[in-house]
Amino acid sequence: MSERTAEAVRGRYHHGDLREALISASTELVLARGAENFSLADACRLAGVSTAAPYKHFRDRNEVLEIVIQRGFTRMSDEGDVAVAGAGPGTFDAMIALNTHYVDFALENQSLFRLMFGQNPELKTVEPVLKCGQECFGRVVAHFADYCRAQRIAEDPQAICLRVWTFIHGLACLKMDEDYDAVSPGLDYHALLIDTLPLLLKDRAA
Amino acid sequence: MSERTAEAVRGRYHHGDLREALISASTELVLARGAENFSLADACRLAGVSTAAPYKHFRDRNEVLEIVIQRGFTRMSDEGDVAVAGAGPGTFDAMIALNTHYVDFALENQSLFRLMFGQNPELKTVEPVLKCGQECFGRVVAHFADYCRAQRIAEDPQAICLRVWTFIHGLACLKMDEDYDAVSPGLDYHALLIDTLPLLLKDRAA
DNA sequence: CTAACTTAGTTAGATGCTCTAACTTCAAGC
DNA sequence: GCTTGAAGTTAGAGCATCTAACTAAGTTAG
Repeated sequence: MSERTAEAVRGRYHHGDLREALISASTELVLARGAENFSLADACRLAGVSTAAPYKHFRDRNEVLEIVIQRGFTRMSDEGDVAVAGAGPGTFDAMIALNTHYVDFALENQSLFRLMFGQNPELKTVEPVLKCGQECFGRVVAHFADYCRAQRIAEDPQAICLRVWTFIHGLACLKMDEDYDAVSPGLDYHALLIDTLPLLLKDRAA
Repeated sequence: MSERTAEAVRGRYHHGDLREALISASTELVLARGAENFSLADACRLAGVSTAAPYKHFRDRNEVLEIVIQRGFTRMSDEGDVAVAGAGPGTFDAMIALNTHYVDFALENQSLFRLMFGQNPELKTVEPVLKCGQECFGRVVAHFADYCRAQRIAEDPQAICLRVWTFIHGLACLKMDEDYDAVSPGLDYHALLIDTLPLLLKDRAA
């Protein structure tokens, strides 16, 4: 079953794993052309099936996008963990690495990031997506907790995390949406991150 | 010409001011149901014309949305000026008022705010929208400059403005998109704003 | 004042999307 | 081998954007 490759499947009546094929085709299309230009019909053509086929596997078009969002959150978290591990958990460098990664992820996966946050608010109201976002946040808070413990910072890690997330999310959005470029061309957003992070961590050394 | 009211126009072959009617119908629809559920055909029905009529006044559907965005930026700026004037230009209170207004505007006009920032990136690439956003930013920087002058702060007002905007934009987005609620139910985002603003202004009193 | 032109509507229709209904193929279990 | 159900198919309804061709009404020139 699992050794049936895409090659072997081609030309058959039954696809083999259409569900996964549609999710990955949809992810590719969203990344390439943006969710606002996404059509499930295009994903079907990529997967080589008729435009009615998805409805054997998904409630509707939105369910596909909901799953794309969940995969996006999971991947972002995984990469964030790697970034922290590389910089050394509990260090200031880890905080830089984690937050830099957030911005980098947004810039490298703009259309996906937009979809994950607010582009289509309805998609975020369903339980699995909510849960996925919560889990993602939990993993970030854990890194902040490590930092607070190592640096003997008394303030609640989640409170610090929310303050920093707010800034970094704004940074990612404004850079991604080219609002900085419209208003202050050539702005060094990485420097803005590095300079502001200590203020938000209330780092004494700042 | 201008004394021809909507009443007087009803039933006539020529609408009178279809262009404005479609812009305001579209604005209403965006605010009510979100840009992701907007259809120009609905706006036509609201205005009482055929679905082909808009094409005498606009390039395409996107041009209507571009104008909705521009009006949104202008209104946001106007209201921001009023907020500052009320609190007293140059004061810390004015900074609070201006930034609080930004968040309030986002929350009270969620669908419009989303459209103004990133929901459909293509809409923001055209010249008039870019110019409108720049003008809006310029008016905000002017308020920061007043503050710096009055408080004898040496740092470049635009640099401070960019730092604060970044935070406040993140706050508006995360609150609007219910990301705070998913992750930290009942978070007092207004307190978060008030507490963090001094850190970002590098206010000595903080 | 009227004829010609222009502006701003109309209807009709091409094309494309989502989703449903009804049919068909194929794999698996008994 | 037969039956059954899962996973495809085609056909089509309903709605959207946008174009083309037509028409009504307002404007201007002679």
